[in-house]
Amino acid sequence: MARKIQPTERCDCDVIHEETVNQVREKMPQEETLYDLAELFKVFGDSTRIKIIWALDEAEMCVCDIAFLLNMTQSAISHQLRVLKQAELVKSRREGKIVFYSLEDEHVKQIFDQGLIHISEESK
Amino acid sequence: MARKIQPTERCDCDVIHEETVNQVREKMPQEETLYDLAELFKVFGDSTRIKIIWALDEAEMCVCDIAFLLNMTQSAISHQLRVLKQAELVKSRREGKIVFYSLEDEHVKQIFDQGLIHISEESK
DNA sequence: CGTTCACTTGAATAACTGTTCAAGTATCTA
DNA sequence: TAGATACTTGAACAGTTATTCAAGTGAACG
Repeated sequence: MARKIQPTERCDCDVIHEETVNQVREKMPQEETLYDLAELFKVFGDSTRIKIIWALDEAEMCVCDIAFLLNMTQSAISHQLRVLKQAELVKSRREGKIVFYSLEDEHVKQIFDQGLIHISEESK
Repeated sequence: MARKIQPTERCDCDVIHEETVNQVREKMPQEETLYDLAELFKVFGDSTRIKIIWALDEAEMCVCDIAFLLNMTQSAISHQLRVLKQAELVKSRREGKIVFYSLEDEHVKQIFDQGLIHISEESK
């Protein structure tokens, strides 16, 4: 039976590659930075939110419009817009009864587009 | 009590913004494309996988090295490497007993970096 | 061969997440 | 003020997912 390797325990392999691992460890960004980065991508990692982001890049829209466009309930859209807003990916402005949403900055589209480039290359 | 709006039903707001919504709908990418894009970002949306990606951008490493670096079990790392491999983000080569992993292409780093730019601007 | 090492895999579990439903708030209009 | 519209919110539910555990490969080596 294979020897069980505890998380903190080093296997022979680690010892062999000690130099490399130590160098990588030193360069490693803060735990929090990588966590935040994962949180950001997590927000992009839902097709409803991806569709909303795509739509808002095309035009500023109200909740009702988005719901109709994506064939979903206002409630579902509203919940997702809240997630997007907390991640500072979208912003909103109220005009009477209607709340208009739009992308927070041009930069959001760049992340989106980088992803698109990857999946288009993948299918080659 | 508020009138319940069914997904397929249009509210007054939709009618008002009919032009905009229709234009956006016409431009909309294929359902599948946006789904695939969400799936890609979903893979980036986990801090363990983000750490692995970051590490592999620094150096080619074996499962054991990554496990030691991130203070996790080989099994957990192996499971995540499988996800990354299926998404075509990493590749592997065997050298005797040891399996080395590395990033699939330089492009993966670009998605990663775009995300980093966003979170560094967020904290301003 | 049998053992060891490096890694993989499947099942189980706990934690998380997206949508729905019902009820709420905010704004406008008659 | 009363009702309608646009949207938000909290709880509940179902589906997903990351890690652990135990058992399994495949390669090297005596």
